Amino acid sequence: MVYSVAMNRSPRKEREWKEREARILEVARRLLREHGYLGLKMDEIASEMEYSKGTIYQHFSSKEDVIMELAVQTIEKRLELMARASEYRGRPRERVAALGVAVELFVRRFPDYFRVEQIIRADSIRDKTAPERQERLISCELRCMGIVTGIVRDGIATGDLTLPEFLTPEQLTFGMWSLSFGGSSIITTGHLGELGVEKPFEAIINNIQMLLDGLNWKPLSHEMDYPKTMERIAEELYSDLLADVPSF
Amino acid sequence: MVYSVAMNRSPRKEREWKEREARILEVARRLLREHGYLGLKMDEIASEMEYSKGTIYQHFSSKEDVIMELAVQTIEKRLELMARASEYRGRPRERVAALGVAVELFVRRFPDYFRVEQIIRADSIRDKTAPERQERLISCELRCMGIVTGIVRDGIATGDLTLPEFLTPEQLTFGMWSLSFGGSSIITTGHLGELGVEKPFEAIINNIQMLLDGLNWKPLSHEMDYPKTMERIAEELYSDLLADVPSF
DNA sequence: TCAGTTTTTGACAATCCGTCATTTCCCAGA
DNA sequence: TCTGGGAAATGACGGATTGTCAAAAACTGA
Repeated sequence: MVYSVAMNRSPRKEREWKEREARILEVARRLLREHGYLGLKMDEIASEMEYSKGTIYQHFSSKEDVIMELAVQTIEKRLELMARASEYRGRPRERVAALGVAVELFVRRFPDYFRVEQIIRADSIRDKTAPERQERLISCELRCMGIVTGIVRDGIATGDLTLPEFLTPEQLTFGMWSLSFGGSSIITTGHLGELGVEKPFEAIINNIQMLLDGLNWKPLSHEMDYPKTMERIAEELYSDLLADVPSF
Repeated sequence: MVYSVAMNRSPRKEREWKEREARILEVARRLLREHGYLGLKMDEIASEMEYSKGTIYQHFSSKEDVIMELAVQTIEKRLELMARASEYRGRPRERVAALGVAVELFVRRFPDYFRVEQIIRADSIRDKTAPERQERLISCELRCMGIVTGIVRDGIATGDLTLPEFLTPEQLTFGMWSLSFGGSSIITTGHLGELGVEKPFEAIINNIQMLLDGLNWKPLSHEMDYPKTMERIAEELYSDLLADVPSF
């Protein structure tokens, strides 16, 4: 982005500007999904939009900058789903289950979003992007962590959970995050069938359940029908997304 | 690689060929570490080696092919560390702990190796590489999984572990793999300090311990001093690597 | 209508990948 | 030591893509 901040634009221009930026990202995401990172070309974005390349470069300083903004959108999208989950009324561990639904739904319903997150995390694209975007990304990640850590603390507060002294709430959050992110990564890029892993999404959920059982977070998984709970949560909170997810 | 297979070379030539290939990969890895995926240039590899680019292309068909071979080396290296761990004499869960040591050591001692693995997993580089290399990669991954799954089955066989009907040995392996891979990914590319996560490597280990506790895998974490065990394992099996790992 | 300003454009320089005709090197045999 | 043919190395080149910028077009308010 060259100097959009310093410019004075009429409201109409401003709106058009934002609309175009949205369309750029829309097209970029589709191309990224179809052709991957290496196959994403600025010229192609431009021609698909029927604009010239120079115009794209008024919005974003580089190809990596486009990807970075897509990543910000990604985390914001997930944040939105997680926020819904965190407001579910139930015992803290049920709300963790709701988070599980949110994250799984996110990966399955928006695979191209998730893909962007992986790309960002794999290579040092960050350096080539506007610092303002980097800060937005970190801020989003902070809020994501905050939601989970908040629920963990709730669990502690209500007495359902007592963490051992060697594990902080942040570290437990980090554990669930790792399991979820790592699992999704392996799923979306691997050949898990050949490795003998069936139903990998269920596996992620169940591993998290076992982890929480290990921490003795009440109610334990055998004291409550969590699969049922999660089905209910999915219908209750995310019915708008469910139709588009295969076999959910 | 153009036609190296069909050629008939003298033993000396053959040796030189292999040595050069090793040097290519060595240089490539260093450049990858220093400049990232985008900053890795075939011309630079060539000039650093004091060879011409064409020669590099006699060994590898594309830049992605170089990366792919680095990835194969990566998994082979980890496989080697894991194989050592799997031969540790002790109860199955202790051997899982040994695996934990292996994997953590791997990520910390060879961060650039791990980085390659991430790159491979993030983007569709695979398509542009020699199928023979892809098969070697999958074969290595299979053996890695096999080692872990084998220990899980040992645990079941000895009666230390009884898996719930909703979790197969492969799924548990997948869970630990996810936790470890995801955690390492987030560590090596994130800014975890700002997110309030202290000692992330310990956190990974502890989360896995809680997971195994949740499955009631004997001896439970409070029935045995696993940290001590792991220290012993590190000294016993990996003393050759320990010196180079900061704060281990 | 018109001059001044903003926005858009696409030609262009720069960079890098992968190819291949040419040159250089190697070695066996005379 | 010389020589000829095949193997290996070279680097100029074509093609593709990124990012820039001077010029053209579009817009604005008077």
